[in-house]
Amino acid sequence: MKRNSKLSSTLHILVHMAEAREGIQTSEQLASFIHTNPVVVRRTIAGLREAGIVASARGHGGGWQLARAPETISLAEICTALGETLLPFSTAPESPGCLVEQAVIAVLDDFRAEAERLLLQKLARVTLADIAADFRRRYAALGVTDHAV
Amino acid sequence: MKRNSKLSSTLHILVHMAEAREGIQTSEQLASFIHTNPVVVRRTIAGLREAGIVASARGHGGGWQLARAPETISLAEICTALGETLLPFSTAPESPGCLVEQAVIAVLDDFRAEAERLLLQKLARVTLADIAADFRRRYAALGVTDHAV
DNA sequence: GTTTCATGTAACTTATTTAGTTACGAATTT
DNA sequence: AAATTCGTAACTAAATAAGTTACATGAAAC
Repeated sequence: MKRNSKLSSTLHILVHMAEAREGIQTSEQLASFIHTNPVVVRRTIAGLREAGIVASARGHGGGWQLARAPETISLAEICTALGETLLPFSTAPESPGCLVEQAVIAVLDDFRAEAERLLLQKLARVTLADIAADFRRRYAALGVTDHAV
Repeated sequence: MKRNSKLSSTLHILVHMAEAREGIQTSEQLASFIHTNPVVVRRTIAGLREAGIVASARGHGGGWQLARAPETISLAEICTALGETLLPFSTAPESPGCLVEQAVIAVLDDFRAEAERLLLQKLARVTLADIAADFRRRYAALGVTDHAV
């Protein structure tokens, strides 16, 4: 898993979970989808469990599955549960007392608040089911192509 | 300059430039505002020069200044000139051939395109002059407070 | 025209961050 | 009881970005 691909990797895993026939998959199976190891997966999606997006079970036969229907899981919820902002630009003071810096921070903090609201609003309109449907379209298209050739 | 503070540090410098009486300031002076060194400053704002936001002059008496009135310099332009996206989440393929990944990338790329448009639209409405005006308000307020106390 | 000063930029070093790994306890099924 | 899987802490390794050094280029001062 590369540097800024936490979101895309998580979605990758979640769509595989949405499409999984078996239902439960181990963190090792999930890890193989994104070419990493099980601990990284468990750590990455721990927040999704706390948010009630996925459910995990320990012990023999344990593993992970979606906690609800993919139609009810929006990307906004996933982003929030991952605990990583989409807009990582910093506004931490580095020159306490500098009024110029304070003015800069004020405008950027305002921007961030409004921007995050807008972005989450957009992401709230896309669900895991939407991505899964697109996957199926691609799969079907590929199948047809194969038959045609 | 900390990890994700390229934007805030650059704005910090630019507002100082907008407020500078002398006009020209050396990269060493600019660097002192953000507690770093001149090479980092020159490297960071090189893109702003190419974009015609600031102008630099070499040699004795050389240095940096705004290339235009701060009223005409929007944060959108600055962000673009910095050459760093506000939304650094990755959508690079890591499992070529995986249709699930392709569906994920498609939705995220669409989102990014629309989101960046929205964000730049918001930032286009804020200029360096706006931040400078806020700085002056803060400065005046502090002055009054000091007198009052 | 030589000295001084400042930028422009490449190459290298250091620091920071994050992914990856190891290890092991807790929980659950067979 | 044995096997399996998660949960998590602690550590290691790799990647990234800032910081630094070095020096060529260009411009003003003398």
